[in-house]
Amino acid sequence: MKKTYDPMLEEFQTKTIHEFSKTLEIFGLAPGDARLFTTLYITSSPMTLDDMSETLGKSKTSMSTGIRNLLEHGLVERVWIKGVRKDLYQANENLYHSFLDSYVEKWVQATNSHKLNLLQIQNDLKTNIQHFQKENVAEQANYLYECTEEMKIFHDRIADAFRNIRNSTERK
Amino acid sequence: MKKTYDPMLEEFQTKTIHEFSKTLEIFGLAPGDARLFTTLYITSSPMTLDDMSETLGKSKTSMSTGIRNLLEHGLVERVWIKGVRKDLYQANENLYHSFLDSYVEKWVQATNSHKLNLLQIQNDLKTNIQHFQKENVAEQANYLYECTEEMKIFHDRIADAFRNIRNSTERK
DNA sequence: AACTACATACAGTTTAAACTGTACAGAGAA
DNA sequence: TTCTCTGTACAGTTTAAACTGTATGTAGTT
Repeated sequence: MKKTYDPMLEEFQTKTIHEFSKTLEIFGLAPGDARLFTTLYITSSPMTLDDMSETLGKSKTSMSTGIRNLLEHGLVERVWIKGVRKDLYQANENLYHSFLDSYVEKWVQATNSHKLNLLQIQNDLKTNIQHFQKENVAEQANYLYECTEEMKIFHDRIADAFRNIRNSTERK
Repeated sequence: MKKTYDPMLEEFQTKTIHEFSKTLEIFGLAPGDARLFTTLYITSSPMTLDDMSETLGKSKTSMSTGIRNLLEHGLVERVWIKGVRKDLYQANENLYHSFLDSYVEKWVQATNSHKLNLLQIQNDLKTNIQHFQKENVAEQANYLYECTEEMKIFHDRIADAFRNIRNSTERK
């Protein structure tokens, strides 16, 4: 890696990092993690925790936890270079794939799990219908049930949309 | 509106609110705002700030700011009822539409604006190419340019995906 | 085995967000 | 106009998140 530095180039890099991080934050990535990821992304060679610490001006501990987050999301990978003792990390190859794989998958799973919980609630509501009638709240109970029904539909449509994104990714 | 209350029904309502709020949080809605919205959603009649305050056990001020957020997102609407002095609010009719309209639109706009900024950076990079050569950082500058190019592609694909969601909404 | 270099667990600190109560401005009613 | 009621601005407080420095366990080196 070249060790040459130019203030103007650095300015451009900072701007780029800032700009792209904003996009990643839309996906729910924490601002700090987004900056870390983008930094790795625009750096041509793998970085050590100390490199990142220096570049971002934050503690090594921050880098360690940040990297762990990114690893869990599958956005970053650990790299081995013969003779180098420190851990090396780099951003995953295909930006689009790794990102959508990570987030879309997470969303699909989340919506599914929430939908199952709603189903459970609906079942429990049905089971207790005589209780509600006795307590004279059958009308409200019924309204709640209708609401959960609409929520289920909402989940379905969201899940569909997410799956579409995922599938359109695979045809590449 | 019936004034009858039943602990068990209330339990179910709380559970439902909790569950659906989690889904809304995926979209970046703050946890408090998500709970507020869902509360409005499962309540059959419009609510005043005091109603919400009592139901959620938070201050009226919180409700006021929360409602403003939801209004800005187009998730909630103000309702007039003759003879009632207090402001009344209710969740928007079509859950799916109002939610996607709000968030997908926001995302599309955000990605577009970020992409324009990237274009600007690319232009500036090109303009200063002779400077980079003089400073012996042409290689890094070039690498940065390639990165921004990939970022642009990323933006395009994301924007496509969002537009698909939006369009599939409209055919309904 | 002893030594060195590294990543991370942990506790303490700083920073930012969420929330509350009071106080005020504006709309209606009298 | 005066009085009352309602929403919100603001300042202060509480709560949670982000971050840091030190300490420790572990793996590689001699």
